[in-house]
Amino acid sequence: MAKELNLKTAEIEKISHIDYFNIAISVDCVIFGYDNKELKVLLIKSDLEDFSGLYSLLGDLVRPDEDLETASYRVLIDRTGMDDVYLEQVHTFGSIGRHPSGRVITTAYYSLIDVKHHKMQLNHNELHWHSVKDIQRLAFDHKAILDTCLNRLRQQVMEHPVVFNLLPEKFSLRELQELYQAILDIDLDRRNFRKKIAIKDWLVDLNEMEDDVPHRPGKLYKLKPEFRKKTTLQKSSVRQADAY
Amino acid sequence: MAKELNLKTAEIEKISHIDYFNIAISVDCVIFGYDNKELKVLLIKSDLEDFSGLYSLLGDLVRPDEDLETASYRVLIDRTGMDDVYLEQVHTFGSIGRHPSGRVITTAYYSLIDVKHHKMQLNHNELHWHSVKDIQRLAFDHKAILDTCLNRLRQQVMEHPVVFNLLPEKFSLRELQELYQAILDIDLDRRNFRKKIAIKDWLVDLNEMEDDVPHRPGKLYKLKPEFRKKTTLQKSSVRQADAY
DNA sequence: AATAAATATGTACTTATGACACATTAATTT
DNA sequence: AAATTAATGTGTCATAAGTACATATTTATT
Repeated sequence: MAKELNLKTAEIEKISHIDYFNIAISVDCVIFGYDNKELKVLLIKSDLEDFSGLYSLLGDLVRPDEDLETASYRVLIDRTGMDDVYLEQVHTFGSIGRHPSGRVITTAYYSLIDVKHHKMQLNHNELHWHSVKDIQRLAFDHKAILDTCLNRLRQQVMEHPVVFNLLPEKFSLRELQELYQAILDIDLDRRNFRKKIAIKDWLVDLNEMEDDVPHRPGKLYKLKPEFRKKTTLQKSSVRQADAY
Repeated sequence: MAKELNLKTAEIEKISHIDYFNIAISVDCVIFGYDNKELKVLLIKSDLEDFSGLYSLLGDLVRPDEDLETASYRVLIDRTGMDDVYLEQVHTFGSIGRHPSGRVITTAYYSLIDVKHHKMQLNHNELHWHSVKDIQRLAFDHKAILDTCLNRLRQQVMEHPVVFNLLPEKFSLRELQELYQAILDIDLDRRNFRKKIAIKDWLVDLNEMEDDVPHRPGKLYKLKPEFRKKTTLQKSSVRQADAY
């Protein structure tokens, strides 16, 4: 290895034009959704020969003139047509051999979107929701990325009011509990779950009832506005997607 | 922005030789130490004109043929002469304007080392330990990186047996408590602290006593070997440092 | 031998967690 | 219209964890 590589960050000058340091950087989004009492993730069929038949996460190269978060937000908008989504950086994967076409380091984000609320036209033929539980293999190291993001989501879930981004604005406590159960892949006691949620004081009782259930309807709640947290991005900083 | 940038990751071919995608990748290490009842961090005086007089974290560019973790491990070995250290990835910082010399995305790691155990020859004149509490400003966005890593360390501390990497192998409960207090920047009740540590069942009573204290000596403990966790790296995968 | 300073330990109170059962409501069936 | 079904909604008790707090003991020092 050449001596001149051994620089401090501070010594780099106009590094972005030195050809030698050519590592590509991408973002990959683990886009979680919730439907039919199952946690879903949005995947695309890999068209890379090495991974024929396998699905992969949605990602793109980071452009030289956009922030990391902007890049992942752009991927989201491109692929789902949705803005105003929850987005959180999780981990950066940089193994040498992780991409067959060359050196690509990728920063993984997970995002939570309400599958039903926006009528999401999926901007690609091969874009589909998959049940997280059923996923065995993915292209590249994307299974590891998915697992890491799922673990992070599970960590967050009982501590922070994030999962509400997977639900419509109004929801019943049953729906909320089913969502927790889907994410954590465990059964929860109804009474203890309600107690826990009540203590957190995240919810407003809307004094409305469900009207689309074939049984006794439950009360509807919504998240208190002060707990709503999506992305820290300004919308204006996200460039509109190029057409596909 | 050129249309051809709008590729899926899967479509990239030999990306590492396309000049256009020139974003540099670095790692920055928040190297924590513990001395004199204070949490310290290893910093270097920035020699970049924009930040004259300011200190910065230790980092380096990632080489095209090394993993991210390998790169940060290399920085550690280069700067401290120590291997077998605890190392954990925290976050990747990729704002456009974060580096004055060009586009550099950096992945931040924190590491924990026992300042006293190895007799660390610091491999640079301008390399010094600083009290974390006293740090007001750093070069680049390094203050934000430090804060993020400190928060992560604080999160980990009560859950996982990581802080033992900051202590010598044998330590008293008083030393351990002082360390927790330094990291969390709060006072802890001695009796409750000991109860909590006892419950975790992390420690082995060595049936030895301190012998260097000017008061009643306390019992010495060490971490149970099964909880020792440093880096997942194989040593052989880390190239030796170039000489300075 | 007395003193000072730290170690070592236990109890009572409060709060959180986990297991568990019954009355109520609304839709559906008879 | 009455009975049935299936869900909602709520409370108690036992156990575990967290918090506040005081006294006896040990060693070094005076």
